[in-house]
Amino acid sequence: MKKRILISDIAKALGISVTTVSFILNDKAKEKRISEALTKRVLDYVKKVGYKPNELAKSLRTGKTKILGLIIEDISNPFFGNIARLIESKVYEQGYRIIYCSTNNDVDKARELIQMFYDRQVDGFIITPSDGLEDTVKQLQQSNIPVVLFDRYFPGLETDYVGADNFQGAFDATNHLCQQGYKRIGFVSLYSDQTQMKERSDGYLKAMDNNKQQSFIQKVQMDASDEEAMDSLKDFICENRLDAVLFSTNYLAISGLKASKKYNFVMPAMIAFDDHTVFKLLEPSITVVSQPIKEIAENLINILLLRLQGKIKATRKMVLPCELKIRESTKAKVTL
Amino acid sequence: MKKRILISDIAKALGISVTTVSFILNDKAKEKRISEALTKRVLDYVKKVGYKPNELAKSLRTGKTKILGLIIEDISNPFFGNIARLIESKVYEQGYRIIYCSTNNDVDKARELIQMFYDRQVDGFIITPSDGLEDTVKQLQQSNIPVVLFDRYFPGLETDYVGADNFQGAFDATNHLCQQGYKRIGFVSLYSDQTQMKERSDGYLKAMDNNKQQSFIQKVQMDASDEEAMDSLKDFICENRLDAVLFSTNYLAISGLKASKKYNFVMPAMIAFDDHTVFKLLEPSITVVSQPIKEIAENLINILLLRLQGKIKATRKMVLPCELKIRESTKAKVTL
DNA sequence: ATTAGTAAATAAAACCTTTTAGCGCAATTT
DNA sequence: AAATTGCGCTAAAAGGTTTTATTTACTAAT
Repeated sequence: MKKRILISDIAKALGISVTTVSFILNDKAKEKRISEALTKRVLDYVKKVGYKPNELAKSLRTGKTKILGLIIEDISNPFFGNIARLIESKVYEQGYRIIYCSTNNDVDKARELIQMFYDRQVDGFIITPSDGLEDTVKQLQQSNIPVVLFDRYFPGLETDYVGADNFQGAFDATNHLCQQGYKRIGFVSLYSDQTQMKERSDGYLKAMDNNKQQSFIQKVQMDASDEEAMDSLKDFICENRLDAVLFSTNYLAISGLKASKKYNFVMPAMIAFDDHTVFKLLEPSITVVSQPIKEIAENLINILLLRLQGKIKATRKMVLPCELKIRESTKAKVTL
Repeated sequence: MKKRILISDIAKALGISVTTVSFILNDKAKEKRISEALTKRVLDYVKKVGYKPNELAKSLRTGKTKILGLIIEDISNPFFGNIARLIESKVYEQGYRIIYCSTNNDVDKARELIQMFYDRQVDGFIITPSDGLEDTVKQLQQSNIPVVLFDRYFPGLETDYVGADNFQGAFDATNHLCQQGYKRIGFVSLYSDQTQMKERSDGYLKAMDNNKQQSFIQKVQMDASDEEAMDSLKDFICENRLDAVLFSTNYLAISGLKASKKYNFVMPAMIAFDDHTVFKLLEPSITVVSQPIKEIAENLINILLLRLQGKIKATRKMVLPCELKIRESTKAKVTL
């Protein structure tokens, strides 16, 4: 186990100063008018001995860590897991690393995590904010550290944001159900003030209004157990004799499907928000409102990188279209 | 945006030296015989002004970053995603953070990632090693940096390791299929030398031998597209007129299920390695060999933490039992 | 009266970079 | 002749800790 080689070792070996080596290594040779001959000599030597600067010392001096903080709702949910994977590989190419944590929608944990990441001097944040995190995000902004929100945002706060067009997605899905001839269409949501939920709910309501239909809405507690969710969904669907349901998240839809299996009732026509392996495979396969995961990840990173480079001033809000993937669960209703 | 408060600010404010403050903050007050009165005075002041040491400077001086590197096959696969989530919340309690990357089984990417994490001086590694990563892991060991492997290991290398009892899991699963009366039982694996695959294959073969049955084995290319996998699985199952299949990973099983849907053939009795939401919900639900995810995560962290504290010398290999979760896909065969 | 020992605190080195400010010299301008 | 500019490079400061070696001011023992 050899000792790590330092920039001073290089300077000594070549009989020049540390400063010169540093300038050359940081692509400032031209700017600092270092002769080409010396530049080449240094570069060659550095390559030969395989010198790598100490990132910690570098970070301490520059204040930049090249680490981004990813604060996500739940890494084990495929929607977030997939976004995380895409984000990770994108920033990787730019020399950034990701340090992440799941909040499970617990605002206190989120606050603590952000504080810790801040203390570690991450260069920027990507956050799916839980209810009540507005103040913390505001503080970050005031500390001049780049933050991009995704999936949801705070209406009262000017922030960068990337998300799907939840209103239109829910609107289209609901319209599709109406067109297929369903008459008693329910909507399942969460007790939460998060914007994406509000938008989906509004999309559903608007479509129901347009079609002059009565609306049925059931909310589930965010911290409800699987059992509790299943129970309330069973009651909602059966007691209202719904012939179609729009679920506002993939895991709510999965709870619904589990309920139908457990309590042995026939799941009516249904649509889920966010695609999932399970939806493609079930018999019948499930129609979904699919968020453009790849585009969301790309835009998140683009905006964050631009901001890190100080290339944008005004906040950017990107709303990307969803896609309604029509499958077997919403075939036209046969009226008896 | 106020300036960050430093340890020297505290020393100055209290009219004492930086050293004393540092000793007190690092719980060395007793050891260094700092008077209790002063200790309390410093602690109170620190709390009052909310001083937090600069982690970078600390890391630079101590060589410890309190960051662990997690090199995982694919964060968007629920098996790995769940382990990642558990690991993350466990180490969080100990003041460590996780920095992660997915390798997608690409050994070059894995090597590069490990190098980068090493350059960033992570304190330890948790790795699901891809084929060919043996040298790199060996180098890490020689650099005296703690490494714990999981899911698979290298037979020729003494390393800490945590994994499931793949042999027994596959053996039990195969036996179960035999007992249910199936006669043409296939096994689907990957072209890979990874130990977990070999062990599962051995378990299958041993059980087939014990039951005096002919074995059918199909391997899929690791980098095969979904389409290619589906095609070869269809051929394997149909042409051999299999009446049961054991899939060595959850995603192979999912490809099989997709194939049966796409090509419209009846999936025979089946068992998958690693549970997945989809397996519980399908009709019929799928029997699985379930790995003890929670125990794996806990043991990974325990071993890594012990090693970081220098409390263990000998390498530890933990093999944890799998659970065969019997569902509808393997009900007793009805002979015509 | 000197030495030894101890309690309580500290100055300075070490960790390894980046960056500011400037040096010595030759060539050019005033 | 004196002042300015350009060139190629560098000394030293700065970034904020931890830790080693040392100091100071006592008390107790020889």
